[in-house]
Amino acid sequence: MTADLAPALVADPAALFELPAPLSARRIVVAMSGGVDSSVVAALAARSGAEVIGITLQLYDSGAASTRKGACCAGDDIRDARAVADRLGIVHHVIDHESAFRETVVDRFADDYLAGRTPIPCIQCNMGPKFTDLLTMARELGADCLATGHYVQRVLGPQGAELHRAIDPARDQSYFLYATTEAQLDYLRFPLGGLAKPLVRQLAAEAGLRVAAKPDSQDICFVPDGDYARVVRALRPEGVLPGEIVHAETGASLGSHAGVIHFTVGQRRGLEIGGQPEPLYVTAIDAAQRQVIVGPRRLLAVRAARLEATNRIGPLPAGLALTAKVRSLAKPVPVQLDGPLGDNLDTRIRFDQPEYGVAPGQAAVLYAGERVVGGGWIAATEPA
RNA sequence: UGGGGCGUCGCCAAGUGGUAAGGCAGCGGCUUUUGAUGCCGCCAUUCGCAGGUUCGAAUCCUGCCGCCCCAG
Repeated sequence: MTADLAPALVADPAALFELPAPLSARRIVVAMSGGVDSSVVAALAARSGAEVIGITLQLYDSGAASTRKGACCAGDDIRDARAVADRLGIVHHVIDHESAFRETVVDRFADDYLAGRTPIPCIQCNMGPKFTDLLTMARELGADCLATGHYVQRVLGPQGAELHRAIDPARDQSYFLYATTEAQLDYLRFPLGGLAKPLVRQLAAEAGLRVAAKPDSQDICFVPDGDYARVVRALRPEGVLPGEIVHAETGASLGSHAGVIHFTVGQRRGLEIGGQPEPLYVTAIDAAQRQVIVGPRRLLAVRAARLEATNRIGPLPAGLALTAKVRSLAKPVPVQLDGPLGDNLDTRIRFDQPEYGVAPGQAAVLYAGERVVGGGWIAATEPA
């Protein structure tokens, strides 16, 4: 799609970082996770002529995940990041950030589940460790910007930097970055937002980086094998208690479950309730009563959602239709904004068409076309 | 005990002589930098048990076992 655009950008690494010339007088800090993407950012930065410092945050116990593929920020990934930095000839720091990561991301992750919500640790991680802590470090190092490997575009608009979806729609990570503040965005750079993934891998290979063929990260980085419930159980053993599975309409008890943490609104599998004429989905979770409420798919329909702790990036578009993404893999759907946006305020969005599987704890991200206008945490929903 | 009904995959359930639908659940895979959804695939050589009739039965007959309802 952008076969002609991408190479042109790559041919001018300096332009990718949007810094005033001369680049030789600039200092760039690159957040290096140990994966392909951030490694390529480091390579591009090194090629730009600026002074480059790579920083890797060690986020969690390196032992458990050291050999795991697709993780980041621990064990092998840190070694990979260091090897890439050595290869590029740039300075590289590894910062032990385990306790902070645990407090701001992992603990909250567990507590959200215990409260019956479905958290997105990746957004918390971007908000805290990456865009607050790491960004502060970059400033203290006198850097002109902090560059990351996120697939998202920073676009200079009439009123400052805007956040736009990545050129490659299949790679777009803007959903995970809606909480970025304007001040942070001013300082951040996302050189990969205009590139397609295959090209990034090609660049990694051309630069002789050992991570060129490394698998993409997926799943939650601090959950070793996808068994997130085990992590919650390990952190809050006393909080995981069994309870009833109750029908949303009849109130009938249909069975029991091993803990509210195993479920999320919209979930179908794992209920182990047979003999039904149609599938049952989790329609709500009542953590206080330890109940998982279930019902047929039509009961999943939601007409509005209350959002809390909202963030806004750039001005609200005048008269332009807003769309909202309620899950990372959902298509944005038309919505009406029913209240303020930003400044950590609560607000409400109404869906033009009923939306299914809207889970408290997830993020609702608002778009105006390709631009991220902001978003907030889903606190509650209203049945359609 | 007498009268009636029923026993088909973990659950619900078609099929009443021609060689076991479907749904739910479950399992596997695809997709995916959260959790889900979705999609694809798999899932009863066997119909409570034992005999019998028949070329052929889950379907007909006999007996037994079990469960349910009404009588008491």
